[in-house]
Amino acid sequence: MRKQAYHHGNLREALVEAGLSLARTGGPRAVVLRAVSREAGVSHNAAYRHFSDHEALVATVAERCMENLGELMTERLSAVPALRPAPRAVARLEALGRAYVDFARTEPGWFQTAFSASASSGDKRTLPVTAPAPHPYLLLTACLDELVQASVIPEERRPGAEYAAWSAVHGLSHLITDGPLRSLPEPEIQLAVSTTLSVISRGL
Amino acid sequence: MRKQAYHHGNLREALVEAGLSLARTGGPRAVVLRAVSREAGVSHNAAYRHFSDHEALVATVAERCMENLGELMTERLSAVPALRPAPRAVARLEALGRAYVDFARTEPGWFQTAFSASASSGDKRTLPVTAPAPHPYLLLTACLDELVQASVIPEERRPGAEYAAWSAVHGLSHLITDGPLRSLPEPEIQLAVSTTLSVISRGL
DNA sequence: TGTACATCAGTGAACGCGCGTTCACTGATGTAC
DNA sequence: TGTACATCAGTGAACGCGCGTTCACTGATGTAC
Repeated sequence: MRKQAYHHGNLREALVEAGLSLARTGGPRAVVLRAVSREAGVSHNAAYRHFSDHEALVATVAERCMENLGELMTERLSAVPALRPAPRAVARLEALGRAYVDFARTEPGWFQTAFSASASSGDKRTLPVTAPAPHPYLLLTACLDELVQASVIPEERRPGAEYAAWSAVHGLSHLITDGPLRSLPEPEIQLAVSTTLSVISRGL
Repeated sequence: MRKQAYHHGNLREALVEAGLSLARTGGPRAVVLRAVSREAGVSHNAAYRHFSDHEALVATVAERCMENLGELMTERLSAVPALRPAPRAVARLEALGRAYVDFARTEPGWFQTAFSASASSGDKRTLPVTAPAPHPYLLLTACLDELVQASVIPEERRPGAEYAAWSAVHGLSHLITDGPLRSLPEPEIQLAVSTTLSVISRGL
């Protein structure tokens, strides 16, 4: 921790952190430039020293949300026990799906922010200093490749499989988190999750 | 058409229509009370004669978007040729899925609005004067019941099936319309759509 | 080691904007007699 | 049929709000000599 006085030391990171905190509770719309600066304890135009404008700030926060999702998925993936190739690959795909849904349910604000439209534009002034967590999409495609290699999925069914798997899990997350299924009773939600996951693995 | 002068005649409907027009281009966030009134050619507080507040207006517009989706689905459903029960039920499920995705792609603003969070609250002052188009969810469950009756889906797999089917189609729509897959080239999108639909029907 | 000075990171005040909502109003409509 | 009047649907002005952005500034930092 550097001097707290005039020069903050690491305001950029502090702003992103504040943005994450606001997004966590209020989703992407809560990541307001003035509110973020307020949360970071800094005057509201200091942010312009670190981000070209409001959009760049939000985009950076959104990226971090996506990384958080990737982290949870990676964790869950590595927790899958070492079985023989075929059942292991199946278990890994399911773990990935469950991680996705769990993230959306426990951190709906971050989930929403990660997928808020203007994401992916990013800030031109960012230097990627540490390797970010792998993007969820890459984890999925790798997992599907495993399934092919373990002969669980016939090779001719591999093309497009990532779209189907992602769609199902993403739609489920969206419907029970944000959408019309958001007030379903818990056991019904469990049914929805398990049915969706098994339809995917059977369908592939 | 009544007198255009002072009393509008049917301002409520005109406001909803204006809201739909704005939502079509700009999504739910474009359904701004002042903008809607402007579009309807009326002073911006006239809306309070017909809606208790801004939220009620948006909710009504959102409901209409959902009805529009239901209408397209109904149309497509009735265009499925009369085959023998089993293949017909399968064809109807696919028609339903395609209608959903097509709606999202051709009317992204309406699609987004239909699923914008505060929907379903509705306006307390509304009298349901004409029977609305059947809700998409009902069309789906009916279709799945057909599949069970035609012995395409074993009865023990019926519970929860609607969640899996809806999730996949909804997630696909969201990803290619609003989400990270929004700038996929057209043939890749086609692949995503057909793969997802076939994974669902195979998985069920 | 000491000092002058350029650079940088923050401040405070102000801008213009569009929003939702409320107020007292006014013009049109329709009903009772 | 005519008229008085209550009711209703719209108007226009104003409110307070929080926003993103810009401006000229000032205090701290670090480097050249």
